Amino acid sequence: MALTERKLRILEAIIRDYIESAEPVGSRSLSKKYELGVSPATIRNEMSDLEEMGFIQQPHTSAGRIPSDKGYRLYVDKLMEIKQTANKNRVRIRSDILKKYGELEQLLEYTSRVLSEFTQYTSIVLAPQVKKSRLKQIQLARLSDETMLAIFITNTGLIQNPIFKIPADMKHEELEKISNFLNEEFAGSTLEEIEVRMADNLKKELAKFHNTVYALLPEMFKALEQVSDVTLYLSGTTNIFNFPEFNDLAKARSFLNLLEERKTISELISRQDSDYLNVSIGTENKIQEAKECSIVTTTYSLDQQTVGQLSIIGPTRMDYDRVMSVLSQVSKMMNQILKEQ
Amino acid sequence: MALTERKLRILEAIIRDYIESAEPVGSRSLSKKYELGVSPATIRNEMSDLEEMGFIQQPHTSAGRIPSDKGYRLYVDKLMEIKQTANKNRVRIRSDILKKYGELEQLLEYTSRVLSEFTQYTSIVLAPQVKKSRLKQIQLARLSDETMLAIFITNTGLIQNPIFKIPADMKHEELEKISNFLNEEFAGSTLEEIEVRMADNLKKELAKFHNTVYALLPEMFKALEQVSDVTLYLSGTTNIFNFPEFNDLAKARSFLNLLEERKTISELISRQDSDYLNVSIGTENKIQEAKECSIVTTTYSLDQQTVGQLSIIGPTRMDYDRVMSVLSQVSKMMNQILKEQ
DNA sequence: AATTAGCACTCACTGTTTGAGAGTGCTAAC
DNA sequence: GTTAGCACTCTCAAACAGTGAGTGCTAATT
Repeated sequence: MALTERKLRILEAIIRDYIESAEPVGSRSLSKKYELGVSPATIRNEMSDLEEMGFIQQPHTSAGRIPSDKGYRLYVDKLMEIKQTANKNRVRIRSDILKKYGELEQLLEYTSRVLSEFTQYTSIVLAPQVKKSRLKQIQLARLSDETMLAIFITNTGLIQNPIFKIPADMKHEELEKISNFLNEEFAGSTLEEIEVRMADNLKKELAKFHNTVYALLPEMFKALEQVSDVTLYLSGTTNIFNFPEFNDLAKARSFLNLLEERKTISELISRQDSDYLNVSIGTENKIQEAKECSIVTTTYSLDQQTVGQLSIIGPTRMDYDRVMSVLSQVSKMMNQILKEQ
Repeated sequence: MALTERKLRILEAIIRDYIESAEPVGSRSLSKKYELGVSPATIRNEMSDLEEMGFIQQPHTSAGRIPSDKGYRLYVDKLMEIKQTANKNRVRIRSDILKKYGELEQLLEYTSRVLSEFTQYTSIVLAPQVKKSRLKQIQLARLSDETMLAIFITNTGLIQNPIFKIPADMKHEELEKISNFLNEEFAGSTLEEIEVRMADNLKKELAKFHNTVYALLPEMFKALEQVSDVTLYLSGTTNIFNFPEFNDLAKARSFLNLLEERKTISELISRQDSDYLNVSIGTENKIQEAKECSIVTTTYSLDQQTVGQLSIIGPTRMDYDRVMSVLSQVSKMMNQILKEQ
């Protein structure tokens, strides 16, 4: 069966209406509300076809139709056009974020908040991946007789301070020497590059330092990598209560449970490198508990390198136009802000 | 009317039963389940008295009784004895926390998780207050032409890295000099002490440095104070769904909303200095949305100084015995771990 | 005087019934 | 190919009755 122009228009109307109302859409109300130029009976016939093709479905025999995941997919890929958020809003987003900008963490947290407030869904912001950041500066500082603090500052504004044990007999000057050496050697490199160099020829050069340093280095970089790979900022989790499809306690609970574990979240928002908007609809999600949700994800970059992600999660009945528009704008702004730094 | 021994025993039985079952307790089931040595009719009379005194109440005429906030208060203050969690559990808590100990942040996050898992309620862990910490070390590092990073390390293990603008013409050596000066001058002091000294005689000594340093210092310490005063770790927020009193969407929502804003949380868990267990029951809470919750709070300390807080929040029908026992043990352990550092 | 048995009464809760409303699919007419 | 008409389906909300747990009161018992 062919997807005629008229079928597409009807499908679009159904999806628009359902996104707005959350109620199954009937033929009569459809013909009244939208100028389709045909009678309810005709719409019924078309709807019957659309159902057969899998784009819409009936909750029960005598109800209207609701879009299926396949329907939303078609809508997102072909029918929808991303609205340009009105200029006023755009400016407001911009200055809102800038106003609060201090450290990276605050920027991320605030971005997350802005995203959830603007979309009214739940937002997830992933901090820059350390792997892809360049080390800007390394500092070592003694904390106590047996511990030292390593400070890593990256080009993304990420600051990490892992703590390590060191031998009590290591002198202050020695620490400083090592610190200088590390800076000369590694500043400007990514972790990936460092790994390669570590495996290579570095061993000899390190030999001139205290033995433990050599043992410590891999540990240091590993710690750096691990800690921040899971750093994320959530906002608007309770917005889920605004949606009738989660009016069921079990569903609301399952959604919130999903978000309570970092591990599940990062499974959900699998790292992506493409810098365009990625949409995962309902059953396209791998995790069982998210089969009634849609997730829209985009990235933000620094130096042409994708470093982190911005996501919105909500019901499959999501206002894709708006969400995608807000996400793409906020992403552009983050790119700019990070560049300005 | 006097609170006879028998009345107290009946009240205790009612509270115990209600904490367990969440169902209004009737006279007949009470006499069957507990060995009170009197008939249901007698219990009814006593219950009627207890209600008149305000310790219990009826949801409606023909239902059993449930404890009032006043009843819980009496129970917590007079009737209850804090159970000693079985030794096995105690050891498990201990090694669990220690195993994960790396940085302070991880310790706090993990403590929060352990608390919520052991109690099955929601836990809130407040990071050490900077005001009460002693500065251990200060480091300044240039980030770019116009920005520098200040690193503050406190005796509580707290590390903060605020970023500041500095004049482009400030030289590396100058920064190092200032850094050394600050360390000599302030290491070992609390922020409160520093404030006093700043107001005092410090101006002259600072004069020998670059002018901007003088302007920067107050800002630096203020930033330090502000940021971390609101740092908190939440865990087990969705446990609320396990309790029938929150089976109502509106109530669950209002509870979760309460926890989404840091500001409300810190209002809820107002800073306290007494190092013993503090219990706030239902209407004793100032915030409207928490009038059906109870909050148990204790503190943890370093060097005889209370620095942070541990809280459990749940329904007023809370297993106070268990919660207080777990909290007091975890608090002791944190004290020990912080000391060992 | 305190306790208890007996009894009428109350009220939430559950399951059933009923009617209304929205929507469909089919058939026959346009 | 499109549409009007109609019987049919299914959810939802309101009304209703029966059940059970619990109470308060009274009178008998210890």
